[in-house]
Amino acid sequence: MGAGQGAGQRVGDHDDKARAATIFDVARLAGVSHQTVSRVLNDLPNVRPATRARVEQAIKQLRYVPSPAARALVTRRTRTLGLIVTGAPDYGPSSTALYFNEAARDARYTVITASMRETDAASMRSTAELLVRQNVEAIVLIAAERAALDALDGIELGVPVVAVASEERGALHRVWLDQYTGARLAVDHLIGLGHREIRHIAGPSNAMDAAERVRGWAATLGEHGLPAREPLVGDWSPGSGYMHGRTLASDSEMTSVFVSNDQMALGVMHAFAEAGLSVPGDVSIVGFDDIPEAAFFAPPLTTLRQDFVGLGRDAMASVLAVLGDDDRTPAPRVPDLVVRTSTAAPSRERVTLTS
Amino acid sequence: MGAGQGAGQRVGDHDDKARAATIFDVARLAGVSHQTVSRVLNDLPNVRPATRARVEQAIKQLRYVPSPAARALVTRRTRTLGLIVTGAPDYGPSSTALYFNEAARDARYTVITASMRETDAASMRSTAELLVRQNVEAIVLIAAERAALDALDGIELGVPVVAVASEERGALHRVWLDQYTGARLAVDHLIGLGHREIRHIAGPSNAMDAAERVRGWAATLGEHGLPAREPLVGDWSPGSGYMHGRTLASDSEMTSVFVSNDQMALGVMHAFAEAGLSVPGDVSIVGFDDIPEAAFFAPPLTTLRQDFVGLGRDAMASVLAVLGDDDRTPAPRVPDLVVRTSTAAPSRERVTLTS
DNA sequence: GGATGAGATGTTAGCGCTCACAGTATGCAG
DNA sequence: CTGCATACTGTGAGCGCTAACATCTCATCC
Repeated sequence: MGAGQGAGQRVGDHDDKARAATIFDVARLAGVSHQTVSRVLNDLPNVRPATRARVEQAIKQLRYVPSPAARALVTRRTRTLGLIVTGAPDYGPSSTALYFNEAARDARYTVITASMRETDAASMRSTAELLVRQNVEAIVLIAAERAALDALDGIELGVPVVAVASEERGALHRVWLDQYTGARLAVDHLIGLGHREIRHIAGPSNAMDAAERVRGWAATLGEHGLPAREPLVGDWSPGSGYMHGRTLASDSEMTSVFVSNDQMALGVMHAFAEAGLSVPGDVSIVGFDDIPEAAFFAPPLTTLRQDFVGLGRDAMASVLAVLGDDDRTPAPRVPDLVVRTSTAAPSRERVTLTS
Repeated sequence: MGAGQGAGQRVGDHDDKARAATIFDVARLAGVSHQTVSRVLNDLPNVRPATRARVEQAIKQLRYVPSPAARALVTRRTRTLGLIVTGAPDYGPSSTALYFNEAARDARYTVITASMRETDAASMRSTAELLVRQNVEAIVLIAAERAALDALDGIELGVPVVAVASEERGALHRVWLDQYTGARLAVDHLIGLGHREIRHIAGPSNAMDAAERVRGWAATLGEHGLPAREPLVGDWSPGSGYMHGRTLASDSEMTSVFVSNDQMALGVMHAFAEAGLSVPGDVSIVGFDDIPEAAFFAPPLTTLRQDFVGLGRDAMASVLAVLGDDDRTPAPRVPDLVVRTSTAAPSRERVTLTS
């Protein structure tokens, strides 16, 4: 009587079936107390097998599923993670996000995703706070731009942040792929083939991966006493690669280009083809990422394969570590050099010109 | 005394700061009842401006944020949506997911994402149930494969499902891009240029988009009295395009190919280049999707641009419509033909051979 | 001046679950 | 057959919030 005017008509009941079963319904059907049902639900000991079976039968019969809201309310744990992915739907971040998502599901965590194209500090913070307000237990940030990282560094969110990023930041945990060594591999490959004039087309200056690749490129050249001419700065897009490719095409000393990603490498190839330069006859090109298309460029692109699958899993492993106060960082994975046909020894005549 | 032994030490307090403020803390500080705070929170009327201000001040001061769990428990509304994305991290689905995510956030909904590579019925169902268990109010499915759609059709989830898919299914709501008309546009373009022998490389037979494109291709050819030779069936990858490209290269009658996506078109181009066929000199090629790389293929690819931004928004609009029992489906968007240089009039000699 | 009523605010009862603790049954020593 | 540990199982409270209703305040009118 006092307990509400009858059955269960209420707001938001746009499906006809009655209110879902609760733990008490299960308890009643199984002839036990709700607490025993809870024990079965949480796999706690001290439940007689026969009782457990009866409860499980009742659960099945009533198609009972526990309410995550009620559970979260009392336990203060949501088993929910926030994922912020910035930038365009590019191959790298998309893959990382996908595999992270799978790894999280395997670990029985739910992921709330926030995709964002803007990475200004205000947007980043309000998005992070939005996630915190959802009581996520940790935030994973997949960000290419330095600004996205900075925006979340220093502010007190109340939950740990795991950044998938190529740079270190004070308060943030981090997983990353070793861009620096990857770039070294690229340059070593070209040097091994006999190239001495190795240009670089970099990613945007606000991209951390791009900076690491520049660093690896410059360091390797330096160690070999080779000139590191000013890198051309692109924006990851094929279009910017094309633009810089046109510039480079008129540089008669250059025999090879290390391009900071495969998409720009495509643009470079296109520019070279237009200019009548043959790849790898006149110029060798190395990309970065190994996107699925790279093997079918004209010619197939030598590039560095990144292990995004592993990266996604590392991110989840790191979350688990942080949440368990078990703070060890997985070692960064090093990209694999995939040699295809866009690289070869420099042509006789260009080498002569240079030396 | 009876009311708990003192302060608030409890499980899961692994951050040093005390338990977060509740509505009661705010009420006490503002000198009102918790109910008044709740009214302010939910923007209900009948609160004196002065009181409202005092409460807002207290909220700010305590950095209070309402608990979504508690709110969900009592209102039975979570403002949460489930998103299932199947398949590889391809450009189309990734973009759609991204823009859907943004649209959802704009509508103040939270999105729980489940990425999955497997689309067998069992996985699909258990994933959908996982989302339902999180009390999502609706599920959005971005699926290329028919199987993914079928797996969710017919089963009673208790929440509406909006499928981003090219085929209709009984119980599912749907948004889609008009693949059929897009394919017609592609073929019309080729016919307009004078091609009479227009081959097709299709996507995998389990892909709904692929089937629609085949349908559009065949219908258009039929209306013009042109032969529709058996399509070659790829798997969306550049590799499969390459394989079929090699086959087609030896077909001396064919003057043009409509390829079901840009990635395969890339493979085809690669095969043609190897075989010494010039594009568009010997053969014209039309792709589908307009991925960012397409403009920089060798040669730049004529293709159909799909409005994934709009599609993502349509998906969210449809969710809102369904949730508000306002069941109107947005009209499907038609892809735009983007003419680049991979298409031209057929060469004299090939035409002659054919006729 | 007291009835009237609208606006503002407070009180109480849950939502469905877990936690802490209080029971009740069972086994076996003494 | 008592005593007491060791299974099991039950009871009550309360997590933080909103819904429903109760109460209180004051201007307005007859």
